[in-house]
Amino acid sequence: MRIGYACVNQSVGASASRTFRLASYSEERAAETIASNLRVLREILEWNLARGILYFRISSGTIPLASHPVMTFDWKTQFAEELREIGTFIVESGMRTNMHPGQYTLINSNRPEVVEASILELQYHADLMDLMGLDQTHKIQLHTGGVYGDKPAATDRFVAVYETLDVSIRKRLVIENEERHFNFADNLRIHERTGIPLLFDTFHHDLFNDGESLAEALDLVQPTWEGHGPAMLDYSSQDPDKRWGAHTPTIDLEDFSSVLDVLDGRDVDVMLEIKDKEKSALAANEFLRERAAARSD
DNA sequence: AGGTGTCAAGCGTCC
DNA sequence: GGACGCTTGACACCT
Repeated sequence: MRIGYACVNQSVGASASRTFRLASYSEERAAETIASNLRVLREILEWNLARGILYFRISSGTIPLASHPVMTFDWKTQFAEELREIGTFIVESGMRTNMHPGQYTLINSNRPEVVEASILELQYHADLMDLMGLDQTHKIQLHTGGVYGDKPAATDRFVAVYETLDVSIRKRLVIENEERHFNFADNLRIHERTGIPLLFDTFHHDLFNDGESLAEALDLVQPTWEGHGPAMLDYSSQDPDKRWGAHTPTIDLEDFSSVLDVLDGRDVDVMLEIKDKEKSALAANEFLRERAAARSD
């Protein structure tokens, strides 16, 4: 089991997702920012490897404004070598990565221009991972999308658009259950129609489900990953001081332990969606080591 | 140097 | 019809 964290490392003292305003775009500005982001990305990955963290979510902001029409700078050619080197490092280190486009990426929108922009955004994500030379076990995770008052119709639109996507996107795309609109059971129906693997979010499943236990859901998740590597899980827990659904500021090891009990013997990689990032990932790894040691006694 | 308003983009909820 | 949360920082601009 690989433990990971998302996008930001608060220890290395630099960001791998620096950006700039649309108004200040220039090819020079883009080149500088991308060069900086890739340097820091490499630094974070090395920091992770040195500490046994082998799963990481690469920021969607690595190439700022990548899918925006303003972006005329040919980053794919200009940074081909750097991207390839980072990808080689990832593969040779036995690491796994994913990416997670944000709330504006909606392939089931009923506005065609939103779908169009979303497809361009997905293509950017796929291109970035392809240029790194990462195989299809490295994923792009997406929430299924909006409901628009009619979930069956929204589901049909998702499936219809999914089937038109370039294979470079389809081989990487996975869908994640969330806490309000498309839950695990909803996504399972989409899997049955498309074969898309199901990225399982344990916290969202707690908050919104059709009555399946964690174990029951995981039994159904696992086979959707055939040929795509170990199942990816997102893990978090409730922040006791914040609104419903808010992610905890730091890992709750008691809660984590109860999830681990269900995960035992399953081939999964676990992404922590927790505010303090690498700090909780280190704590989780340490907890796993102690747990394994206690059992071998 | 430090504070603050704003940033490419959508949807759903609440009022 | 408008503000806000998502998730969150980082930039641009002002003092």
